[in-house]
Amino acid sequence: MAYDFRAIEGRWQKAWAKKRAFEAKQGKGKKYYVLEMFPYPSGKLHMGHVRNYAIGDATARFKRMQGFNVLYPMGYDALGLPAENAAIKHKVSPKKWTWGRINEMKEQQERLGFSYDWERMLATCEPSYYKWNQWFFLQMLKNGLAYKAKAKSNWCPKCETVLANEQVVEGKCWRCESEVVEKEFEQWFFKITRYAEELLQGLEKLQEWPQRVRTMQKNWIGKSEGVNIKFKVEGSNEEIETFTTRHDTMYGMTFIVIAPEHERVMQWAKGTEREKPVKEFIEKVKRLSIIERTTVEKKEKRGIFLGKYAIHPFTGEKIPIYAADFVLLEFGTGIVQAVPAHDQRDFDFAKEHNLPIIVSVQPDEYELNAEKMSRSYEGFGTLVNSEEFNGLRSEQAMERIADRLEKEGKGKRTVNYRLRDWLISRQRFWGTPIPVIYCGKCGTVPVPEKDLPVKLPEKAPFTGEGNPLDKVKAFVEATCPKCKGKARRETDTMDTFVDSSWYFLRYCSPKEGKAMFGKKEAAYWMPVDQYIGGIEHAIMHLLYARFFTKALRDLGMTKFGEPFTRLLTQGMVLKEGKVMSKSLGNVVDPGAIIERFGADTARAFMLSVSLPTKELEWSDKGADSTFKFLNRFNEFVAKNKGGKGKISQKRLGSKDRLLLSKAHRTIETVTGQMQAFEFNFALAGIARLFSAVQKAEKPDRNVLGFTVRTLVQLLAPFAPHLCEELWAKLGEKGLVSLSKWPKADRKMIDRKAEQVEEFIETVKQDVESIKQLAKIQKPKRIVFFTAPEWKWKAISIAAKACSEKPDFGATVKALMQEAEIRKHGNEVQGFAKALVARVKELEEAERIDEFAALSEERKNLEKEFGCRIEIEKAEKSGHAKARNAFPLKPAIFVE
RNA sequence: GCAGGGAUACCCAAGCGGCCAAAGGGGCAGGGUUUAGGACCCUGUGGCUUAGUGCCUUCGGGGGUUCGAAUCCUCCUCCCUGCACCA
Repeated sequence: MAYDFRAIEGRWQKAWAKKRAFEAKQGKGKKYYVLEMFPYPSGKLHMGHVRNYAIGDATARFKRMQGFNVLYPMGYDALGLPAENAAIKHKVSPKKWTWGRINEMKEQQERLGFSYDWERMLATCEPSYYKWNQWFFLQMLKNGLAYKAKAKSNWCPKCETVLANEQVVEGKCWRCESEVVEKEFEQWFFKITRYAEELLQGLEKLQEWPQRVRTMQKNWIGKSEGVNIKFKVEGSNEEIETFTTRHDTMYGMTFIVIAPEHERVMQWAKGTEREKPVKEFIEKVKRLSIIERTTVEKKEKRGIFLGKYAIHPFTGEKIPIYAADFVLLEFGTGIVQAVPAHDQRDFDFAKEHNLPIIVSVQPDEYELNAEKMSRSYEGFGTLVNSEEFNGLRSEQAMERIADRLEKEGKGKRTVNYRLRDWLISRQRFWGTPIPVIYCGKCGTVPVPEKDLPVKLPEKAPFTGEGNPLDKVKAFVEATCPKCKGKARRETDTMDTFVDSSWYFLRYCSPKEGKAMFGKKEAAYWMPVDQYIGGIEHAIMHLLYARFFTKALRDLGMTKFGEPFTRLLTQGMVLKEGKVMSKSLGNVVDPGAIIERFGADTARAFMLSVSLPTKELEWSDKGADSTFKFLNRFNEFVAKNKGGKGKISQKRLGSKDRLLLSKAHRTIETVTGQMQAFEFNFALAGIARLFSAVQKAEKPDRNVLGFTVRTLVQLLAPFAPHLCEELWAKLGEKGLVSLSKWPKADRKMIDRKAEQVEEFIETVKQDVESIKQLAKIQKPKRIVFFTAPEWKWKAISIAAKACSEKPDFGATVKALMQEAEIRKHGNEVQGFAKALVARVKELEEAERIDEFAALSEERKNLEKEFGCRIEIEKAEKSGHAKARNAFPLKPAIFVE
């Protein structure tokens, strides 16, 4: 009979709410902040969410039971494009739509019984939240960390907005996968590059982050150390500057390449006979989409000679200057010294344009020949053709060459980052208005802090064309805060990643009205001790949040530089090998499983199938077995409450000592596994202990009681509702959710009792295999012969003889010297062979009384095998099988 | 191309120097229990073995280190993930 999970879950959810069981209280003891990446309110929970929250909730509950003051909040990343699209489609306001979805989602989360402190819930679409985005923006503006610039931007034609670099994936919009085009706009930026170095250095300290995420961020920041080198342009006063990380190859340079978009390119060509072809070339490059230009397949290096020569700063030689499409304007100086012998791209280009190749670094293993090279050599080596630097190693040469460049004023050491400033302007409605006013007289004027928030209008025309904000007169028309004249309000809104870059701080004091967050509160709760979310945020969100945290620290708001101490990136939930996603239409609705088996089953099952960090191929096969387990657990606990009396280990029988030992050992391992997020192992361990207590025959009441209470507590983070119910049934006062996590008492762990059990297990298995081999289905009688004393004695002798290496000869010799053993001379040979093989294992094992152990187990064995069981000491038996007896492996006779 | 992660028995998935023919699920087979279905419990699930302590073969493929390798090194093949003409 299935347990009534509906009634139980409803009852305890109410009880938790009524008792405010999960309220986080400022300043009360040791804190622990568990946080899941807050969801975008799409309205429906998917399996990925369930997994995310099941991990987080198990952790929060575990930590709470361990005595931590836990902050475990939930909120909604509620601004963003889908709400606007819904507004266009369904003719509802984004606000109404969003709140509808939030409520749906919250309902489902409540249904699952997560232990959030709902009092702290926030939604980023509330003006009381985004007001602080605006306030923060103004502070950034004051500190030169926000600025407006005309820039080529990634424009998504479908979303009708620009995107940040991080939001363009393989030339496509991260959200809708439309191809991104380049457009030039005036845009607002956050100067994340000012923190490039610190963001990079900080990664070193984030030891409890997955290596993968740290590597991804490192690559994204893309630090490269090198030199900028100045070149005189022949026949003019002009200078150009290149950036290189391989200045050891300076003498191998045979041409210079410049990005086609570089302003110099047209300047040089203008008015010459080259103007037309150069212009055509630039046009051609521009027409290429970002994808075409950066694709791997494209091997061809398009370029054109510009009719100019640069002067090599050391040799004074003339070096032709080309424009080529493989050079990026944004990186370095947009001009590159080309060394075909030591760079593959330069090599390809040289071959296509018949440019010379000069070897300037020789590898150690073989010798390069410029004429015969079929590809470049990019490694380090020894310098050649490099005048005074000949013979130096690349590493040394770089130092010396940089020294000389700097001394002669021809260059300087430089660091370049791939990281670009964060473009935060979005030409969309459902975002935080950027608090800026444009005045014909005063220019760009920030909205005064007292006028915040700049609220989104309640009504706007959602036609699907352009930014609806532009068309709301009441919003656009503004008064200049400075001159009080007529002015125009900025209609761009902020990237929604701004919202998610500090929400974890807001949770510390969600109702704070006078500041972004309470300093005191943040100082207590932050940083987040455990952050849990998907790997897809490895760069964008996690990098932005780190940036915000550092900026806020420099604004004096906090004293820490990293927001998340420990990060767990959960594996994706797959279906048929693919990530579940709405666009693929392969989303599995968790609703069904909750309906059928309840929240406890859904959560416990989710955690039991795989390690949280691993990808998970979804299958609900086995959900019913989790359900069955909970049912059995429920039934058993209800009927076997046991006692609460003091347990004296000494007065217990061996079976009870064993059970007690198992309980304590389970506490120990499960505690460790909870800490390590090995929830599937923890659940398996709990199930094992449960199975042991189920099988125990007439256990001591108090041991039974202890074990059952322990089980209920250990299982509580996974199946909290059922465990509350059982905890109450056991007559415990208070909530199991707030009970004290059990502590293992090592003194109660009885190694010997465990060994006896192991011994019985192997004996049983041996009987099974004999039954099979002898084809005896129903034995009439089974006789065990326990090993004689001399065989036990032989162990230590053999151990000595084999101390260096297993040595059969020496063992036999040593054994024969012992009179007591010599008596059994005819048996020693065969016995010694087996002994040598396992002597180490036996030496470490504790001596147990096999005869007593088997005798005690006799009744059970008789029941199990359905026949008479006899136990004899081998030395007292004349049976032919008796001599097979081995320590811990009694001889067995079946008939 | 670079960086990171993988490849384990029928399937999923642990193990990451000896206690490993390899945890745990699932499936399958046998047995028990049950009025039956179901549910539950037990056992088996690489091969050989003249009844068990043994032997052989096996952890993507080849080579190596070691007394000993699924585990360490090396090369190769394939898969995933991220970045990608970044100078």
